[in-house]
Amino acid sequence: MVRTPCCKAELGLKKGAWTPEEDQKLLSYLNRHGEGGWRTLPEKAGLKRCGKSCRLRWANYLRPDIKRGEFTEDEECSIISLHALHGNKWSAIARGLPGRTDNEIKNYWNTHIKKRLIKKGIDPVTHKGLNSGTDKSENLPEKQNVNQTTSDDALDNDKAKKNNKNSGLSSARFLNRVANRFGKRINQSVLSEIIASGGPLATTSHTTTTTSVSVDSESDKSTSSSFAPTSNLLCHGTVATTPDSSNFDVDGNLNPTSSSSTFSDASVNNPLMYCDNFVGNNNVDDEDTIEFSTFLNDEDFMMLEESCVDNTAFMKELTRFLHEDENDVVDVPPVYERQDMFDEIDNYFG
DNA sequence: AAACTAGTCAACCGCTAGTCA
DNA sequence: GTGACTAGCGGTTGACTAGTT
Repeated sequence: MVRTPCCKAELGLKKGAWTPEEDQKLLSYLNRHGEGGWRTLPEKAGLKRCGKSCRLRWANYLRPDIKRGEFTEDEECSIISLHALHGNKWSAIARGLPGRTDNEIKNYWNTHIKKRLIKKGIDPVTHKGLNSGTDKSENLPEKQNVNQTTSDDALDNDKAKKNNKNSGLSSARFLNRVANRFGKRINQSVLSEIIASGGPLATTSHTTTTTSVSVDSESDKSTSSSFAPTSNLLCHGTVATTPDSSNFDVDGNLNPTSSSSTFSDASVNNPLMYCDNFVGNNNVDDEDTIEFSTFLNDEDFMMLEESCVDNTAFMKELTRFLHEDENDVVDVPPVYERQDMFDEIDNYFG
């Protein structure tokens, strides 16, 4: 099949930056006629641009719902966790960040986040430590040293401190507790409700103030905008380790992962926020390191994440736990003692 | 002050997938 | 079934800006 050219180049169509006049023409046309018909739009709107260019200008810049300005820390956190799940599927990531375009996120990833992860010794592709496993030092910029402390690092740490209101609690320990609590205190009925709900698409009308859950098609939950609040709830942070039951060693102990995780319950309007510095705490050797994903496979973990978003009971329980934990009144046995419980949970997903 | 360099981001390009006649 | 058309995606480019020499 001969591919038809997208633009009639011979007509001397304009390229490059858009002028305010062009924007105005496009806007007024779209206001009158709505989106669509991009191929014929330029001519009708009196623009010497190709339809593709018009669509892009609208999608990335002129659309009224576009949020501009700096990315917030929550958004940044969301991008990282969503990237861990979707990879370079920018449109899928963008669905989880209302008001942000795929292009903007892609640019932000490439210019900010990626570099910071690399600087911290985290592979932005695998989200694992660059130093762990195979030698991936080639991914590091020549002049950069993973361990060096720069002003940028200091900035990151400051930001993390601002977010981490309970700095005495490491993310590893915290997640260990949550994992235990999850198995011990969230009763099976609640859990089954979460699972049976099939995710936020079919659950209660519980809404959050931080994000709105809109319903996409049923077909692609992983990329639907319903994922949006997830990052506020269960943020993997830098972690994209493929969960695997083999994380239990022969003694039934959980093998530590290299996670430094972020956990925020902003979605329940609670200022309490556990958010380790996702880039500043690559404590690979932390014995206590564990996370939900350790005992759930990737798909199940995502499902749980999505489901939890709209499950008020779970959120309340979790919030209560966070408060108790903040006051250090939670007594949690080592996680390996609860493997039976995890097996039970696994059965629900089985 | 000028030249150079690096970072940022809007826009472009090439491609694929879906739809429809 | 085929081909034209359209929308959308991800990678790349290049103009612009800020910082440095």
